[in-house]
Formats: sequence, structure tokens, C-alpha cells
Amino acid sequence: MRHLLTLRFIDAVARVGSIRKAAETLAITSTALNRRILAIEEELGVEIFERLPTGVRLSAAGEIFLHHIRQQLSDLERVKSQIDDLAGERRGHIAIACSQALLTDFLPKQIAIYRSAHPAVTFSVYLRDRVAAEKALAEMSADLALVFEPVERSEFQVLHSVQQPVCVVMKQSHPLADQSVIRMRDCLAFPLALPSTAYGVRHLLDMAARRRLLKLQPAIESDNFEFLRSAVAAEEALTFQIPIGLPANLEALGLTMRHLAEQDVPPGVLEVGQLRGRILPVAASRFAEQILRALILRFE
Amino acid sequence: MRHLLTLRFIDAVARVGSIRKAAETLAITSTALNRRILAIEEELGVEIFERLPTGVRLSAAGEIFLHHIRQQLSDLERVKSQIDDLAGERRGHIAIACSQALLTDFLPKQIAIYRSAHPAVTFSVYLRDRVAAEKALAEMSADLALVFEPVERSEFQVLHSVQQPVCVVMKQSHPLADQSVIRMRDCLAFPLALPSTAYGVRHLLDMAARRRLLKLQPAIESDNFEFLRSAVAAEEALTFQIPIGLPANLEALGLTMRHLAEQDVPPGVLEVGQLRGRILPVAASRFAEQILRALILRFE
DNA sequence: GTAGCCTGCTGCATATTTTGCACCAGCATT
DNA sequence: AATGCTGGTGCAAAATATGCAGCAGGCTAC
Repeated sequence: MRHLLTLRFIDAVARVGSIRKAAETLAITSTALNRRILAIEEELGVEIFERLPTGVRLSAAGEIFLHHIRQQLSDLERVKSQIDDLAGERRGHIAIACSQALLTDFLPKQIAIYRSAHPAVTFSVYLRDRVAAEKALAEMSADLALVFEPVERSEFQVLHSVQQPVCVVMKQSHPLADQSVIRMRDCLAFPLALPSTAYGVRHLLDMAARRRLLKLQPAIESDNFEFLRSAVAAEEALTFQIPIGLPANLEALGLTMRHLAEQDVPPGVLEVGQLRGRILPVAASRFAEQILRALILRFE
Repeated sequence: MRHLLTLRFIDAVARVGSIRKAAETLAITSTALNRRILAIEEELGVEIFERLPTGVRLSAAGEIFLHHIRQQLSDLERVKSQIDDLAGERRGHIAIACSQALLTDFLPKQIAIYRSAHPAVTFSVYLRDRVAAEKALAEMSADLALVFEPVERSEFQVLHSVQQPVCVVMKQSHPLADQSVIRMRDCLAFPLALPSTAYGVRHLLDMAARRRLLKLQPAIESDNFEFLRSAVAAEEALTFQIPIGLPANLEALGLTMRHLAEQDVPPGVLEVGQLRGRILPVAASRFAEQILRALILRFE
């Protein structure tokens, strides 16, 4: 919407930290952009940006104002989707920040289901770790977050949470594969392919190890779950994953999984959340409902 | 703020119900105003107004959009007052819708106190009955409402409530003045000067009467409490008022008051409220706190 | 220490947008 | 049928936004 253009521009400048840089991406001259900012600042009677030799930085007032801008922009989206709803066509865009485990199977499937009912709805899905996901919500660059073991700061409003026990993934021919539940101490005899420390699964494992005064020594460490699975398929190593992150074709890959004993590593929590107090666009709200139903159906 | 001008205009058009009429008060030509509306409608892809031969009326989409507009406008006020707060000067404007009883003594005094601390804050005070006050909140034409016996629809969020017993007001020389608590049946022997039915006090009295299968026969009826007091000062009539609505100089007027027996007429409730879910501007929020403290101090 | 490079900012001519006037068509009231 | 209201449109004038060229000032690298 045109009347919010300047506000969009300010948002962009704040993100980039430079008027000239932002102008380039915004298809506008730095002159014009600069003057729009000056005009707004005059209207407000306060400087939104501190001018530094290297660019600009939000002032205290700017922080407040920018938050207001983002709120307005997201509100407008909501209103537009409500209006579209009136006309019967469900349109809109849903931005999601989520843990890697969700990308494997769960989200693609859920999005396909939703889009088959509402083809006009578009999606953005961003991989974000537990901290970054909450930041994305606060900045309104994401409508929904699906996070495993979130940090849960005050801005994160949980819509639903399900327990996710940690599972061991290994080759079908692995010596441990004949046990139905696997103890942590048995794992230590094998090379470990662990996700990097930013991930919730690793967090749980590290916590459990520290409680026993141990330190996990990963033979292979990666921030990519697919790579870890491939690594496990290639040797007699073990990796760890939560059920929702396991691909449906696990067996076809020659892999299998077993639950880790809960007395060794307690189950983690997968939480669906939004920015506290925000009223979501219709589409995002309905998609959240769908996800919640799916989670309940599958894990409770 | 200039970028919201069109939205302000739309608000005005919606209130007046005519583009030409609105244009007159907005210091703009109907042409320009009309085109601004058309432009917005094109951006939204929906008609905001239904065009009637006699003017315009909000469409369903318009209702949603207008609510959004009012929300935005009031949000901006809040943001501006937050920013002003940053600079140390408490500025802003507070709009209040309230029952008549509050106008006599309580509000003028509270506003004077607040303004002595924050002279840059300005006030609008509107007399609104119980229904209209809540409408004013919903339309965001008022930030706060102080209502006696509110209807309490869902949009009304109570910040605080205090009980207010109904009092009888009469001349100091009145035959009933020697009783400390007055029974309803004793009142019926005298001419009654009653507030009109829209008022909470009258509502309570009517309810009490109906419970006894009576119907109150007012000798004098008025929507102005000051007039009612003067009427009572002029003859041996009785009028009714809640404590907060009694002027401080009651005795100086030759009048006095007694509590009405609570078994006859139960105390009513005076409630301070705001629009549910709305975040008030800083000034309004602080003023509300002050009022709450004052009410607690005086009536609890 | 200075030359180059980046930053935000400004004067002025040029595009673009917005506005107001005059006028049109449609409906309601008289 | 006449009048008076409504919103809507073509066109020229006014107002606004833009882009270019060039400014001062701070950082960085040689």
C-alpha cells in the first residue's frame, strides 16, 4: 500500500544500516529516500536514526517507531486477508521460522495439504535456530515459529507444545538395532555423529551428559541433519533425532531408529508459537490450527 | 501525520456518510477526497463504501478497514506519546467519556491535579450515557470511560470498579433530614425529582421499584443533575445521586444528603474502563492510574 | 599524513502526483 | 417534470517528489 511506502523504506534502512545501501535495493535514489526520512523525522519531531560516519543506526525513538511500523505493516496484511476472506477467496502469505527437524517431512507435507485447499496462499519457510526463530517473530519477519526446545523469552507465545523423545538413528545392521530401547551408555561405545550445539537435540544430549559428568565427543559434527543421516548410513556411527525430524523413507535408506531411554535423556518439547499479543493474519491463523491438529493426531 | 491523512479522511467520511459533506469540514474539495477514496479502494481491490443516491455507507470490507484505521491512528498517538516520554516531556491528549455524576466534582479535580504535574497534556471530556460511552471507546473517540452501572458489553474492559450507594438529596430543613438512613417507602410521600431513564441512578431506582410492583412517578424529570438539585432546593422534593456526583458545596446550597437503605436499593457500580485489548497512550494510562488511586482512597 | 572512499545532506531543474474547476449521469424529493 | 442532492470524470494548474551534481565530514589504507 502506497501510503506505507515510506515506513517500508525506513524498515529497510534500519535493517541495512545505511540509507544509500537501502536505496539501491529499493529502486529509489538515496536522495529521495533521505528526504523521506527527514520528512518523517520532522513530523515526529524526533530523529529516528543516529547519523554515524559509517551509516545510520536506530535511535531510541527510532526503535519504538520501527516496532510500530512493523506492527502496522503486519496488521495491514491481516486486515487485507480478512477482507479477502469476505470475498470468499482465501489469499495471503505465511512466513514460518522453524527448526531443521521440521523441514524434513512435517512442514512440506502440511504446507502441501494447506495449499491444496487454498492454492492462493503462499509460504516462506526459514530455517532458524531457537534464538533466531524468536527474533524473527519479534521482527515480524515470521508469523509462526516451530521450535524444538525454545528459549521461551517473554515475546514467544506458545500455541501448542508436544513432547519429542530423542531417538537414536543407525544402520539396520547396527549391533544396537536389536534392542528396543537404547541406553545412553551403550551409545558411547560407538562413534557419534552429532548436530552442532545450537540444536535442541544436542542441547538435551549435552545436558544429560553433563549430569553424569561426561562430555560427549562427537566423531562427526554437522549443522545438517541429512548429512548426519548419510554419515550414519556409511559407518557404524550413531546419530540422534526427534521423531518429527525423521524422514518417512528412513527404512529405505537402510536406517532404523530406536527410542533413547528416557531416564538417560528426557524428552524435549517442540513448540508452535507466535509473537505474544499479535493477531495473526487469517491464513496464518488457520494454518496454525491445521498444524496443531496434525501434531495432536500424531504425537498425543 | 501526513501519510495517514487519507485514512483520517475515510474515517471522517464514514462518520458523516457523505463525501461532499465530509470534504467541507476537511478543508479539501470533494473531488480530491473522492479520488483519494477511489485510490485506496483500488489498492485494496475492494469497495470501502457502498454508493447510495443519498451518500455513502461502509461496506463490509469498509467496516473491517475502518476499524483498522482507527486502531492505527490511536496506535500512532500511543507511539508518539511514548517517544515524547523518551525526551522527558509528558505530552499527549486524553479523551474521556463519562457519566454526568463525574463531571460535577471528581473529574475536574483529578484533571487539575494531573495537569499541574503535566501541563502539556490536554483533555477532552464528553458526557456520554452508559451505552454511548462504550461506543465512544469502540470508536476510539475516547481513551477512557467512567461509567455508572455500565452495560458491560464485551469490548468494555474494566480497569477498576467501586460501589456507589444511592443517596437521597434534600433541603436541610426537609422532614426526612433527621433520619440517618432513609427508607424508600418514606420517600414516596414526597415529590420526586428524578434523572431521566438513561441514567444509572434512575435505572437502580426503577429496578427496585419494579421489584415491589411499584412504578416511580417523578414530579420532575431532567437529564441534568444540577437542575435536579436546584429543584430540590426550591421545594420539599427529593432527588437521588451517588456520592461521587455530589458537589463539595452541597451544604452551602442549603442541601443535605442521606444514604438510602441498601435493602431497598442496592448500591450501583462505578466502573473505569477502556477498550478491551487496546494499549493506551502513556498519558491516558498514567491518568487512569491516578484516577484509580483516587477512587480507592476515597471509596474503599 | 594525506589521498581516496564512504557517509548523509542540499540547491535546482525536472517528473510525477495531487488538486480544483466545470461538468456529467443517476437517484430522491417535490 | 423540475430541482437538488449524490458520486464520478476530463483537463489545466498547483504542489510535491525525484534525480543529478556537488558539498562537508569521518574512516581507512598506504
